Amino acid sequence: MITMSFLPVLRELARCYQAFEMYSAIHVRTIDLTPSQFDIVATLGNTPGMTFTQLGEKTLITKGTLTGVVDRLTAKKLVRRIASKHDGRSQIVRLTKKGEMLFDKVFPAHLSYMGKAFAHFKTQDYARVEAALQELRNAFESLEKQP
Amino acid sequence: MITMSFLPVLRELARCYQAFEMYSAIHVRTIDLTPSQFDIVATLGNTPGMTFTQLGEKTLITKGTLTGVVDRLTAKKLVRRIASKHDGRSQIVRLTKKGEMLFDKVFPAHLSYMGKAFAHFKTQDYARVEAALQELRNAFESLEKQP
DNA sequence: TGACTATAGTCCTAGTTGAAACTATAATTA
DNA sequence: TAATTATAGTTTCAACTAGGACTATAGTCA
Repeated sequence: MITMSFLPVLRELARCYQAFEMYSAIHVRTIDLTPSQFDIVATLGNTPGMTFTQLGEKTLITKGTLTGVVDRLTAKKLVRRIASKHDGRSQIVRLTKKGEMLFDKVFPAHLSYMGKAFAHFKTQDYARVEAALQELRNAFESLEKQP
Repeated sequence: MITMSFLPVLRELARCYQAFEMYSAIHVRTIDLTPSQFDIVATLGNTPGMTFTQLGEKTLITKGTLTGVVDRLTAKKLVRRIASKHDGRSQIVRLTKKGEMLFDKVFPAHLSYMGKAFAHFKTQDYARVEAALQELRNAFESLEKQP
């Protein structure tokens, strides 16, 4: 017989993530961006741009998806692709002036909105929750993945 | 100036959830089901079936999505819709014989696969991680949602 | 140098996603 | 009872999703 003691943890992880996504999306929708699009704009803000690979690592969006998201942000004139000087295969994705203006306007508002959820968190609360999440993530990542 | 102390927690939550999804999907793919489809089969296993609404609450899949997922499981002859006797609007989704056989075969294997990730977890580890997740979820859910 | 091998993005596909509009049935209330 | 309101699923839509095949360029090594 298998224990299954971990099932409540997994259920709670899914619910927690879902609650975060829902809460965040309520604000993001008001700026006429999808969560993924906002994620890209937020990641590129205050940077000289980055490659698709770097963007994917930061945002956890896979390359195939990224092409489409960047396409739609390009259509909105919020980002543009610049060919890399060092690597003929690479493209730099960078905020346009319009994208920077949007970032400057919207990112602080989003931080403030998200911060409301943590109003009663103290320094050690952040540390405790973060440690628990790291412990859990480590459980999944530290195995050779054999189905 | 906004603190932003919560950003590492949010990043870690996203990474943790992603790691869980990836790890789980490696096994689920081997049974020729998508993660959502597996979720439905796992939820219906050892039950007399449930309505779309109940299924959606358990699996966190919204009703619009659920219609499509159940359609594809029906095409695979793993579930079927049964009109509710009590409510003319309701449908009961239930595993077929084939669906039950699949459940009996793959669910224990999936539990065993997932359990490997928790090999070194002790009783109090589950409790600690679950409590941290609940605390975090509560932060998002306990607010009136005003963008 | 030439032949592998790896990496960067794009394209393609089947499927999932949430929101909103829609249909049908149920419950409420005037 | 009739009108109103709520609920259960379906449909539609634009977008996201992962995976894998594909093209082009880079790096390696014989």
